[in-house]
Amino acid sequence: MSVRTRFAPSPTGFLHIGGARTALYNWLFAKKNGGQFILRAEDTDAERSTEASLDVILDGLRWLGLEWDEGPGKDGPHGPYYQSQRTDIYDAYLAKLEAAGLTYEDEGAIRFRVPDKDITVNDLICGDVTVNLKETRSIGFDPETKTTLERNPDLVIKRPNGGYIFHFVNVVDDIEMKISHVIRGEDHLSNTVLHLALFEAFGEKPPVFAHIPLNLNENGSKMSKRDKGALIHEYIEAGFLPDAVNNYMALLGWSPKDDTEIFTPAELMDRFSMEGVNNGNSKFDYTKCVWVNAEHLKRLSPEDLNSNAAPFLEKAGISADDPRVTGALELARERAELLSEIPGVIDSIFTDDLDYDEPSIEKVQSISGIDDLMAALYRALEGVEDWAVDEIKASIKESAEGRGLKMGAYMLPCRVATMGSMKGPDLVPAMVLIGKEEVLGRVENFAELI
RNA sequence: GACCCGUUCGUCUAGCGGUCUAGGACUCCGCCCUUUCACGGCGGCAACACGGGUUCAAGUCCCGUACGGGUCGCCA
Repeated sequence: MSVRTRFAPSPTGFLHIGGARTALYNWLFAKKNGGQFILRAEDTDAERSTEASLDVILDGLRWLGLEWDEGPGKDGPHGPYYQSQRTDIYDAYLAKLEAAGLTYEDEGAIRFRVPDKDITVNDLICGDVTVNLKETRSIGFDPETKTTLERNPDLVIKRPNGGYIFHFVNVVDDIEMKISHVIRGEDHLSNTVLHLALFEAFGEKPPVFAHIPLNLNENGSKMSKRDKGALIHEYIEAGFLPDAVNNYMALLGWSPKDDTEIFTPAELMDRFSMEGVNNGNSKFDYTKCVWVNAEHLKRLSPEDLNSNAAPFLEKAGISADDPRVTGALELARERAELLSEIPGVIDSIFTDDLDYDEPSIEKVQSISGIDDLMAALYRALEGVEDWAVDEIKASIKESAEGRGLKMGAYMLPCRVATMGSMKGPDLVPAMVLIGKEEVLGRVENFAELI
């Protein structure tokens, strides 16, 4: 049997990190086993579902690179992939239940008779979980008043307005779409017995279930969209690499069982397995996610670094086509953790109007004999014939030693003069990128300034 | 409240009865490297929720308790 997994988001207008991780696990599992990953829009609640709210989710998945084999925009043999367009199918399945006498009407709604027996979920991660639906569903709970109340245990599967309910369509679609493995959040574990009852009522063999632990926020409660790092579009804007986000999400609830922490998507696919999935919930750690991103940044090929950084450079007014960009990015990647930090590291290379950092100016001014030193520095740089790293260094060193100083004494003033700040990327390579003429201009400018 | 799932450093985790004076990673703190800031290297702080069993031996198995999470909708 071929492996078919699915991600079935409801179009809420947000791709939540938890949902994204569920999608990732499904995608990894399908790809690893040579199967298909199906995307299905669970838009049965017409009031909340709009095209735009689904697009946000699709865009997020595309950004992460979790392309689906069948789904919205990619037709396959089991479509349509919008539940709102599958009413005929649901009607047919409802008819089966009706024919078997397993349903009845209740105030305009249709209910499914829940069997009065123990049902066991053989979960790949949680093990065997047994529940008697009739018993457990007969007692309801009102969270407002914190009181229990008797209630009808039978499941509503169709609303009086004709709309079908999640549990029903979910099961029907999984049957129709030939889903082999249902990988989803543990919050669905309790519902799974209900789904199993439905599969049985349809006379269908249920898929394999794997309920993955939840991601909690820093406070240990369910992540809401207000928590930092909860929404995928935040990662896009903050300058994360999609592969880094996938990497971090994978690590939240799954372990390769060795000390490896940084993975390319291909490596993740290779290493991923259900055995490695943990059974305890995990708290989301934004700081570590940033670290993972920094690691990915360091490993990116120059071309990929360039293309990923491009939007952030453009936003900062730096043309990604500038021939100096590639070199500048090499200087930036070691000290930026996020793509969004890159322009701040290298923009002084590209600017025509350098800003000087006030504390840095003061620091240079406090150096005794700074005027002479600046003049000497200028001459040293001016004398460099071949404007390259080694030559520049050699010239500075020679000049410094001629004055009985170490090269380091020249470097701070030189840095502030050319880059505007004591902090910044590797200086001499940056100077090479800036160009001799511009550097000399900056040094001269700065000498007058102080 | 009922039912279900879970519990190793602050966080993510390794550990599947002896190799655990519990390993790695993030964070934090030192030191080194160094033209700054970083990177990097080295070192440090820090955990088996608790109580009973089982066993020659338990972080590892069992049972309780506590705590956390989830489900209990004509939301998904």
